[in-house]
Amino acid sequence: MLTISQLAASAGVTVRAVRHYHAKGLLPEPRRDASGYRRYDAAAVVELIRIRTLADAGVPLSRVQELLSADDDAFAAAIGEIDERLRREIRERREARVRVARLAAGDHLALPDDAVAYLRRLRELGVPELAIEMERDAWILVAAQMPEHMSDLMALKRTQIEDPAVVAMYFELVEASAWPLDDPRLPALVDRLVRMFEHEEHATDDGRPTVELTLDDELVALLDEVFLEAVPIARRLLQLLEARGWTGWTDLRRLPPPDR
Amino acid sequence: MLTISQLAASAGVTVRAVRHYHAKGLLPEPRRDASGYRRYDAAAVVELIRIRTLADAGVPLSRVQELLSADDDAFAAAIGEIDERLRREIRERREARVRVARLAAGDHLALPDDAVAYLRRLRELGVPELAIEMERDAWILVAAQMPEHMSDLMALKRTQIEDPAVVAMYFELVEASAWPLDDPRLPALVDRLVRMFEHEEHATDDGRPTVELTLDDELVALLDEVFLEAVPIARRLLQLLEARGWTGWTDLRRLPPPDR
DNA sequence: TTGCTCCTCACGTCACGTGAGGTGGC
DNA sequence: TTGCTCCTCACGTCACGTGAGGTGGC
Repeated sequence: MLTISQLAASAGVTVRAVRHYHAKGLLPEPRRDASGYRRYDAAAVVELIRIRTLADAGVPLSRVQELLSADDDAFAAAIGEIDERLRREIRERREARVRVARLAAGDHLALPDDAVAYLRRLRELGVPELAIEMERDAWILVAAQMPEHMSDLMALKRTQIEDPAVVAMYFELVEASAWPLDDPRLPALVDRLVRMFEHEEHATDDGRPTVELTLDDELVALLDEVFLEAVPIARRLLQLLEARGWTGWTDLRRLPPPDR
Repeated sequence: MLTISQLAASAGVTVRAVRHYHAKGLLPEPRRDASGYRRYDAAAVVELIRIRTLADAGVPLSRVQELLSADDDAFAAAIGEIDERLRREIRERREARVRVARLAAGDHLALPDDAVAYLRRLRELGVPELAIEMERDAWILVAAQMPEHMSDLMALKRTQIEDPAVVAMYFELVEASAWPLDDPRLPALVDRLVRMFEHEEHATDDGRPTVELTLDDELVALLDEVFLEAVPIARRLLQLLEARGWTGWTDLRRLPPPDR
């Protein structure tokens, strides 16, 4: 009664797809006419539409084959799974729309929102763009390696950055980061840093609130490493600090025990 | 700074996918460490997340490559297309959910709603299940070959089926459809049919409203063919009708000009 | 020493798409 | 005769998955 193209059209599929279903054994081969053409009856239309309805719902053809011969209970259970997956795919696409829109808006998808807020605060405080870029790259690396720590770290950093003493030290370091390794101003800077550290120690003794957080060794090592790689002068700075009785880069500000 | 698995994790992809992007030239090969391992910086994280954001939105990798090097205008235009496609895919999945649910409910996806309603009405009128199945298969074939005519045809059929004279004739035919080709009751049935046709002619002359619709020749041929294939006795019936001065199967009821 | 990560081929998968080369009905 | 549909191989596509066989750091 129907030719292969009429059958295909009835389910909105290509002729090739129908032949594919024959080859896979999903749709039985119909009888042929005198010219060797396939001729289909109404049952083939119903079957093809069943196949397409499932395939359009993203069911793999191997699964479709199972389902076509499944009993009603097994079929109903499978329908539940299929519907769940469709809902998930819809959700994923909704999320993809949001992410693509954020990409187009130039948002930093490589950083969590609180890290983006932290960088924006640095910009407000007048930190030079070059330093912000270095910070950004450093935090991208931390986020990549230890995403589970980012939330705590950003809370810490955002509090620290509101402390004028910390900000002052930060600006000194930002300025110095562009210096050559043998810059004559370096020893004086290190002296000022040491005095700041000692002042902070006394402030802590006075009971003034300080931000403190216990960071595990692996995270401390990572933060040190990121700092050392991002700031060319950092390694020389650490040498001079060690000569004055301070060691370690203190994750990104923490005081080490004075080794005197 | 980052190993390949750390980089992959930062974008939620597999290590294999990252290598694939290198092979495709989407993501530049980074430097290697002493062991020949790839080492990535923050820029790689940003790039990989850009790639994944687009790939997750269903953009082919070849297109992603173009977009990564596109200017802002071209990028914005592409984002528009991507968003449109995502919305379409969401719509398609919503429709798939409905169709799968209808499949599970046992609905006849191979027939339009008005055809399903027509078959339900036949069942209400007491037409035997076997005859309904024959009708259903016939209409599935018509829907597959000429879906654009289904709406008009179903409107015609649903009106005809409410005419007692048509229903009476219909029941006679349903009963006869199971008879053997040489059944002795056949000539008497054909006589009754002819008298009905003639009565209908007079009713029409009286100005009684009759349902009429001009059907194109191709559709008439299709409907005849479907009837002849679906009902074994149909061909013999037509021979007997022709002997009594009636020809053609009249799409599915239409009177031919008496050839006398 | 063992387990884990890394490396490079290279073939497999999934659902068809796309010619290649030929035949049949109008 | 021409254009359209049909036929059967059989290779191509897309985005990786999945071993195969081997090396390097803890």
